[in-house]
Amino acid sequence: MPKVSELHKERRREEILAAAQRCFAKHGYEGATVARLEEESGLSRGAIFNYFENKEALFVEIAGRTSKQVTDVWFEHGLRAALEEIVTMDADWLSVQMESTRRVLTDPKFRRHVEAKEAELQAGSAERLAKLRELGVRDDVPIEQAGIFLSIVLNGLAIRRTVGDPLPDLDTLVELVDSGIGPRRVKKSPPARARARARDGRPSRETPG
Amino acid sequence: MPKVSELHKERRREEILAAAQRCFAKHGYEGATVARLEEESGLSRGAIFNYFENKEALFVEIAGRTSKQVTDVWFEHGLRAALEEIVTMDADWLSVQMESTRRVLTDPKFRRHVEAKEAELQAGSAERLAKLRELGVRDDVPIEQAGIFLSIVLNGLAIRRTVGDPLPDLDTLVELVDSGIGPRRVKKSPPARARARARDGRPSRETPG
Amino acid sequence: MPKVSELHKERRREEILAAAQRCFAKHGYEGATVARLEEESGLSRGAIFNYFENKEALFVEIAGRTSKQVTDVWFEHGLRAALEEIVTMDADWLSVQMESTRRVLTDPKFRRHVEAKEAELQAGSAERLAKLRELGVRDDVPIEQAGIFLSIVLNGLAIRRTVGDPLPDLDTLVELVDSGIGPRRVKKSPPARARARARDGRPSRETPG
Amino acid sequence: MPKVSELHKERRREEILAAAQRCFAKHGYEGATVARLEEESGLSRGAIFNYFENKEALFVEIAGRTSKQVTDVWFEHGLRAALEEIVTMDADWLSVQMESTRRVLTDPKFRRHVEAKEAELQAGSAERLAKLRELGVRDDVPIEQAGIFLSIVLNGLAIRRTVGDPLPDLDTLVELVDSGIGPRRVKKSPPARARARARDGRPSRETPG
DNA sequence: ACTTACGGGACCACCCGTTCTT
DNA sequence: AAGAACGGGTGGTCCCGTAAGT
Repeated sequence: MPKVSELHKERRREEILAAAQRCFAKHGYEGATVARLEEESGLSRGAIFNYFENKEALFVEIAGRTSKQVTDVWFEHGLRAALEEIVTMDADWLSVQMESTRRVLTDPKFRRHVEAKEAELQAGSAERLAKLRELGVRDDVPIEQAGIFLSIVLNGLAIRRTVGDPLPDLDTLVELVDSGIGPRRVKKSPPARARARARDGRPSRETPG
Repeated sequence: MPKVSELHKERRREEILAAAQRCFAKHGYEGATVARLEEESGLSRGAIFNYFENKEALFVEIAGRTSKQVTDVWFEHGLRAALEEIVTMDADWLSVQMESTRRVLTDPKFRRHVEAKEAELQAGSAERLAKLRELGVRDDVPIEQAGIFLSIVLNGLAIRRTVGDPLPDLDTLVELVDSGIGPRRVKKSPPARARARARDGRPSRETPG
Repeated sequence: MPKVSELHKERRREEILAAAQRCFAKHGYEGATVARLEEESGLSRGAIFNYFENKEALFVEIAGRTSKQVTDVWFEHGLRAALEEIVTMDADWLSVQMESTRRVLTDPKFRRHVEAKEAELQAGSAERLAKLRELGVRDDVPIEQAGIFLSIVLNGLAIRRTVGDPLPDLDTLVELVDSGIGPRRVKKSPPARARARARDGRPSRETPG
Repeated sequence: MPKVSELHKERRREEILAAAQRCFAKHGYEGATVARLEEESGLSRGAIFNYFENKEALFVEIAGRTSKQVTDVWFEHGLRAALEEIVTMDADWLSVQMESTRRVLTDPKFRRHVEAKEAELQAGSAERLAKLRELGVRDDVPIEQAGIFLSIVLNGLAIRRTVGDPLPDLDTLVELVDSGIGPRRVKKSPPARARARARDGRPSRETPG
């Protein structure tokens, strides 16, 4: 007979995870000492290590539980939504993602851990590309290249957000991704672009010559 | 009268820096213990700390001496060259850059150090934007937004390179940055022109209706 | 709810302090390495630094908690009692006092620390001098000078004790402090009176022509 | 054929010793790092360790060459002169003496070193006591006790000087040592005391009732 | 004679995880 | 279940002394 309810236990776990996420975001993995985890969570070692085997496990859970989030949004709701997601989402989350990628590079143990998890989550880049084509991507270029380009933009925006640099106006960003940064010379076919914009939920806007 | 020639000293310094760079890239800042720095450089503490006050100073020098490199290339030789730089440059270098940005986020002391250095190196984002306009960026959109967009792409590509994901074809990437991923509606031989543009990184372009 | 009782904690603290005092006395501040503190106390770093922030704090506490002890005895119970205190007290204590004065001289940080503490403990050298006058000190000499003389004797005796030189007979010492070492010119049974005086540390005395 | 004269060598040695003495006085033995010795002397390791085997040897030489100085003055020129010596002598010297006694207590190797040297210098405490009696010390008290008393005063004054506490007026101090701090009740025999004072070179002074 | 690079030992502080207690 | 004491490993830094070189 447990002293506390299952619910309480689950809550504690989440509390700890949330506090740890803030810590990892603020101080980095190594900087997030157990003392700081205690402080941030208001709990003590005994509590923390009761729910998680060690600091590593805590980090793995945090890094893993949200890893695919952005690309999911992208494929389900389009580029605009994905960019919005990045801009509005919890900054801590992004920091932890960055911390995670760094640790993948430097810590072999952690890398193995993540790779195992990745494998099971991957499954189906083919569908993703198909989806991409559906979304109206130009077809004079290999579709994978377009995918890479978009993921580059996503990553780049995420980094920008993480480091605190000024963020772009999303409407403009979508416009640029959509039709490039090359100089405007021709005034034709605004409707087509307008359609594209509308698709991403952007308020219609006119491109002056 | 020093014991060894000035040349030898300079060489040693560079040896140590190179070894440290490899270490920081491989293990991260915290993971690059002094023991590993010794091992990687084949020198002893006494030697290393004869040239650098402490580990921090070693890192700062490495991070600082290359920090502005890519954007410089960008502004001097155009986007294409900058992307090429990212794709072909030493992978360790990119890792250290990433490590550096992470430390800026988490280590307040390091942040202050970097910010101080940035301040003196900044001087003139105005010129940069002017340069950007010269390079033929579309003017129906705020020029800063275009700048942000490009730096997003640069960052995104760097991350991609760092984490080892498959890299895009540069010609195609430039084409996409230049004219967007929106669906093609004009049938005028874009591939040929795209190739030409990609080759010299020139942004001149006609946007079809 | 602490793991152990308050009593246990207090005991541990005292154990550590006692062990540290022995260490500091035996090896000096720098010689009292943490390894030796561990060895002497039978505890580990974890234990020791759980009770004290660092080695410095440990030393400050030891030095501080007994610093005013002798002069207090002096003013409350007279010279004889103070001398007795010095002669009979724990030799380690004296060594630590000496170590402390030395560190005040050489370590600026420690000096500041001590001076701050002194300031709050001082409060009233005037009263002390008044007390001194009460105790029956000769008044043909500035009272401060008498105070200085007595503290010189105290310090000198302490040093003698510390370095292990043969100690004086206290009765005789009191007699000498009281009536000086100048040649006796009066034949009135001074020994008897001297003995009586020495016994209660009373300064009353007749100076024969 | 030496490059430099014997004189030069000797000078260098003395320079180093003087600088080291300042260092040891200012920072203590452990605090006087070789780097500081270099700085203070303006010479480099190579030079210093060319003249002295190691830091220890340097300290031993400094501590040893002046150790008996004060008591010599005392026996040759009397108490007053000895006290004066202490008050006016180089403060660094006193600090080093203190440092030396401390190291005798804590460093077994150093203790052995010093003890060996002491042995050869001791020789003849008997004569010293005889001398003391000659100087006119009261004889109703064991002469050794008087000797101890005086050395206590000497030590105490030295400590006082070392730590920077306000020093006593020497005339008064001699008077107190000579005739004690007990209250004045009798107005007799100033001539006798005056003689004693004169012996120490003190300006004659009257003791009021 | 003197400088400087360098080797390598040691110390304090920190930190993670365990154990004991409540 | 949770809190705190505690063990013990390790990291960066400092520092002494040596040796290579001028």
